[in-house]
Amino acid sequence: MPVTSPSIFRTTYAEIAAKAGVSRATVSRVLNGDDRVNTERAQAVMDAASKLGYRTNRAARALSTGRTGQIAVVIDDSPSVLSDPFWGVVLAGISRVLMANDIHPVLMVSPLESEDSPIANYLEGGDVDGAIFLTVHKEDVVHQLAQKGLTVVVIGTPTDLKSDIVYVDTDNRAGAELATKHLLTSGCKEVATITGDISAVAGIDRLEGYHAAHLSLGLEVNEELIAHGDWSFESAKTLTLRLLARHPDIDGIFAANDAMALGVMAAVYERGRLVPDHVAVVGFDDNIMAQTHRPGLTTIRQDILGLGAAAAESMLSILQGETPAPKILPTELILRESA
Amino acid sequence: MPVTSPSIFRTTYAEIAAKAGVSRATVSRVLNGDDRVNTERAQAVMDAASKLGYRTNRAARALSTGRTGQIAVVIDDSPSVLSDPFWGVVLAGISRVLMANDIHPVLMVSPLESEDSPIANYLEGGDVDGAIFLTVHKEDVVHQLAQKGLTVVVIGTPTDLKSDIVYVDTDNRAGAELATKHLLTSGCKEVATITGDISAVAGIDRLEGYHAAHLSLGLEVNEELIAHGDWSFESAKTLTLRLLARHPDIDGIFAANDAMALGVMAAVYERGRLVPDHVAVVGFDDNIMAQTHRPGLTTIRQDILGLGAAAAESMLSILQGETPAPKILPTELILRESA
DNA sequence: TTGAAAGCGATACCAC
DNA sequence: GTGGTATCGCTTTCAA
Repeated sequence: MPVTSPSIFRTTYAEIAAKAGVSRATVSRVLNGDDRVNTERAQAVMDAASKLGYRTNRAARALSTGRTGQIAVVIDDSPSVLSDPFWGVVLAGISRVLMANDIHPVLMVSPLESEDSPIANYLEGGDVDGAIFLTVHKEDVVHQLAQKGLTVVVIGTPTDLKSDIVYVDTDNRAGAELATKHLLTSGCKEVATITGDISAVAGIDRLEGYHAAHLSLGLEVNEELIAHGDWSFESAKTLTLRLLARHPDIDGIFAANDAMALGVMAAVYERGRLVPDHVAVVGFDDNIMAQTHRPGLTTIRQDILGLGAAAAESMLSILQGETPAPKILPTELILRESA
Repeated sequence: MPVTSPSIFRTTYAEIAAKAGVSRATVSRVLNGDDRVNTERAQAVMDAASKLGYRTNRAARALSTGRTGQIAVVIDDSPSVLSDPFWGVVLAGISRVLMANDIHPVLMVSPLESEDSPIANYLEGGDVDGAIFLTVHKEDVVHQLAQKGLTVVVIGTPTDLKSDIVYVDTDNRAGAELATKHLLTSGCKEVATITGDISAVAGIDRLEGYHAAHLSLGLEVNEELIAHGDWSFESAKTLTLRLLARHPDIDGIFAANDAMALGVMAAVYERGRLVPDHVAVVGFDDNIMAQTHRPGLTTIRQDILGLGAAAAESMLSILQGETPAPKILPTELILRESA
């Protein structure tokens, strides 16, 4: 299809070379920081380049070097994921690190269902140097891509730890333990939990933290106080209503994320009870909702920006030929009114 | 710097040509849907291509055609912007449309302060076919880029309407009018408003809607009931406390966005008053916070996904050589408990 | 230390 | 209809 041609003006090596009185090869050397070029000529090239407003043509470079200077950032296309403020911040973290290294993130919002989805297809195409996955609904797809030679970094711990996929994650277990301990040591006798999706490692780890807290305090876990949610406000609300009906003596609830914590609070209020007076609530994430809600949500803060940055750094590291270890970022208890 | 070379396997036209017994030119024709190729040979090429798992090399194509098949999506790098769930959804809208047209969004999270910021620099470099701006803190920068030949679409109405920059926006004025009218016609006598940033068109338009509602109902606007916020929870909370102190008879407040509406509610409660019993509150946006807050926030829903999609469509349209008109998307009143 | 020149892979013009 | 080939802009041997 015929289209308007790009009208942005471009300078090429040829022009710089002419102006500086050297060859294109030399221009290339200078502009790529090759030492062994005569200082004066190098200066002449620099001058000419800046005078002509030179900007490198990435397509040409990519064609020549085989590296695109682009990293795909893959995120699942589900409304709940995209409207989660979490991901915007992760993206920012990734972006900052990549941009600082002159690499551009290509966003792929994707169902990524099967291996031959357009995304998987594109990623195999070699038009990016690697891919950072923001959610891992389809871990096998990620594995397959990695096996085909795609450089991959995953945010969130993979289920299959034997695989040598590089990942970064928050210390979910420690965070959850922190949250639960806070409840248990601040007067709560019956602390329930609404878990996240237990098929995800984050869900499992946060549940383990709940157990660990009891254990370390010499307390028994009452399995009946564990309800399995799916990270959503609604699931938590429903489950909490049910929990409170069966166990009216519950006085503390750890929700595995903030959205669910809000659901918990909604349910508590609906039962005519107060937070934190009757039921203390702790969440996980510390997103804006935690701050703007009334009462303020006591929660576990993750370093979300750091998570994105760590993922990007791991990616760069792999591309340099290194083999970075998984990174697990620490968490922090943020005290507000809800517990 | 030495790096590992990309290990993804690539097929080229040469191999397809060999396998299909035709020339590379013919391969190109077939793969680009040129009709005038012998049907059998075309089929042979298709077969060979799929058998060899061919994927087009975008860098090569870009170098040859001058078009990259990439669109930059520029978003301001401020925590408040990035943690706003709004933008994730806009991104999704953009992404869906672009991907459907085999164009990839390159994310640029950017301060974009001055013209020579790395972003502006990159955008001028011609490595994208155009740029969609998600916030317009620096409108002049956008103009300058447009003048240099960059294809630009802006989400949000530009201040300078004389400029012929293509934009898409929500009908802020109508939405605000809807919100204010709802308050005025459901029993409120003294309806205040917390505006957004008045230096932004969205801020102005939503304030105008507030005026328009009064006007159309034959009511006077009391200028003292207008407080100028900055879109943030905190600003709204502070301003509301002040408003309520001076005008205890306020019984309705229209906040120019949801974050501020939550701030308003926080302030109302802090004053020991109830929503909606004493003060009804209406927001604008309908983001998750509106749904998960207690009481649920009555608000104006914008078609956020549609906004992103419209922007992407406008971009595609321009790239086809057309001159799309600005698009203004309708809003909808969502009734919940707060008003 | 420098330049000439051969690619990288796809496109498109020009002949046949 | 089809093939040959120059071309896009940069990188990178290879010689000098």
